[in-house]
Amino acid sequence: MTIRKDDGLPTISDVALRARVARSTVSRAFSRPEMISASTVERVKKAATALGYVPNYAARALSTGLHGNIAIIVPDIANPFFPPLIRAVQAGADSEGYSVFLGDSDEDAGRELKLADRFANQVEGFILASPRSAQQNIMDLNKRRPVVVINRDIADLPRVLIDPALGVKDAVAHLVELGHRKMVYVSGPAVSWSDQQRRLALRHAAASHDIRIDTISAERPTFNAGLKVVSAVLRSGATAAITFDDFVAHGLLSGLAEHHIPVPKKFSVIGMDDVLGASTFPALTSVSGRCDEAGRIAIQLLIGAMQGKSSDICTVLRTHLAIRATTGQAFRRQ
Amino acid sequence: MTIRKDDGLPTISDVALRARVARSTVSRAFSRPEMISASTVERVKKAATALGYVPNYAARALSTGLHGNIAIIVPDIANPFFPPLIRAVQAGADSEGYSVFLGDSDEDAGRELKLADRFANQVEGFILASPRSAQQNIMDLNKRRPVVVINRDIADLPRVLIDPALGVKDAVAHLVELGHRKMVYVSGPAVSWSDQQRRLALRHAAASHDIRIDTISAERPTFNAGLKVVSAVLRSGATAAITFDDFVAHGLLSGLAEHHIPVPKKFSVIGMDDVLGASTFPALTSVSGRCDEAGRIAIQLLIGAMQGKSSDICTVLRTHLAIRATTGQAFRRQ
DNA sequence: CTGTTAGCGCATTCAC
DNA sequence: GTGAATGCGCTAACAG
Repeated sequence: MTIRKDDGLPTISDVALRARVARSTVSRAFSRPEMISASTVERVKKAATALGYVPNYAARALSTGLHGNIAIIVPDIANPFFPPLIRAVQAGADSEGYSVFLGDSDEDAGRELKLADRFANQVEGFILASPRSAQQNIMDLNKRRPVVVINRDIADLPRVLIDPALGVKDAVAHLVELGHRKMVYVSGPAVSWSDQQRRLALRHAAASHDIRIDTISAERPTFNAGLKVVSAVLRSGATAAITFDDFVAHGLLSGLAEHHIPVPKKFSVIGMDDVLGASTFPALTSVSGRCDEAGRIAIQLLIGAMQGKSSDICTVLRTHLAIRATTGQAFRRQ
Repeated sequence: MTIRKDDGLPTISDVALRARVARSTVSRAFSRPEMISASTVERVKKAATALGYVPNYAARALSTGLHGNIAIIVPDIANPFFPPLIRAVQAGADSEGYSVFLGDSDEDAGRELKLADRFANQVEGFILASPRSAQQNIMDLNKRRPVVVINRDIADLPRVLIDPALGVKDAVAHLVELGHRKMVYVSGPAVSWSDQQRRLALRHAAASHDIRIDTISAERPTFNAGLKVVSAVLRSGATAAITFDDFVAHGLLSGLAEHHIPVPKKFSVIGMDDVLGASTFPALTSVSGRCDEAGRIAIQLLIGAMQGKSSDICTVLRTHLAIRATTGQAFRRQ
């Protein structure tokens, strides 16, 4: 009848036996030491360490409903935008005693939801970074566990948004100041909230300078997509391009080099997210996103939400333009 | 007396009630459907989906000892070497139905062990990537749960090692062929297994070409460390450098540029890990490491170990030299 | 201050 | 083929 797991880990009963107290006393010695005498606490703790006992969080969770776990789901771990964010989340969670589940949705909404379902009954809350799921599904999830979203503007949910507006405004101003009047935006996936924000910011910035910025669509936000789009960019007659992210910019840079078009002498390029740092050549001017801070704030918001704090906090992070070497005076064709 | 969690999630009892069967029947309908009649299975499943029931893994684990979770611990998520590895692990785990905990030890052995303890009773196994802990501690952990290590050669443990030998050999041969006779190794952290392997491989390669390769120590494996080491590298009289990783190489490249030393005309540089791809200028020749495959294999090994398979499998991954644009004919000083 | 008891959600004997 | 009872490790409520 006995169900044997026998994983070798000592249980609360072992400790109780050794310390000659009831199991509940051991429990209290750990979770509410102030409720029992100091001497008993000490005796229990000594027995515990002697046995190498560590509380079983999964079992504890069964009666308390508190697992001490949270989950973060991202579309692609390998996208350099996310690791610093994940790192910040993990660090914040850790310092509050939470362990973190990591899910990679592989850019797929369905997988995202499946992961969430899988995690749901072992976590206290979720962080969804750039979620691909339908808004309704995310709100449903939020009914079960607190959810914090990053880079998705869902009302009634705590969220942190990296707003490209400021950086984009500076980017356009910077280009205009350098004499550029005709520029293009090389877009990313149209479904992405980020891309929409970037288009919007661009439109505003363009309007305020009384210029037009056309959009050229890169299929995917990758180096190769940037490479492919070169001829379209050149055909547009623009003297500068702003791209969806640094990868597209990098691809564009390479394509330009292949076409023997010197940057920034004859063409200027500005990336976004600033994940390539100064490693491109020429060093890429980029709209800097501070994804690590997004993670830091997200985990704070989640901890707040898990403690029942108010739930419609929207933190927006500003971006700025990191000017490096891919932007220069507009080239005037004869 | 009733302990109420009330997290809204339907339990097996709710399903049983709705399907008008016993709870055990519901359980069987999910875990061993062949034991009960097809019609009952269907009725139960219908009730389950109607209620939105998902089995509670944590509760299941309490009786089976099987959590369906694994943990991966890395020294630094933000180091580009790890995300592809983590991604591969997560994908492999996911396809086998496992969820993954992610721990970041922040390069600290103590934190690594604390994380492992914390995870121990909610996971079936561990993947330790480039672990910093003492060997004994890792072996102790392995007594409790199967452990697979990456880039650490611990006998009796399943492990996957990225062996730089081949790539390094090719790197040295490549440089020798280009006329280089004097080269230096810019090392990384001496405690690191990887650095030791790289030194060793270098020594062998040097011996076979009858040349000497001196070591210059970069404090940390970063861009700045690479930058700082430039004058020491130049003073050495070498015409080429091989570095601990791509970041150091990138720093070195920048430092060289500052000193107006053209690469590869007057100096050649080879990085390692190949995480910067072709984004540097000139595009960095590097010893390519295939960290994603390390992750893929590690999760396979772990799944094997969790199923009680043999436990001293050592997979070594070969590296190769990715020749790009930072290596050229040796410059002869007059 | 501490021991006793019951139950968290589930899988598993054992009967029927 | 299915239902009833028991226990996984732990905490909460209740006595004492």
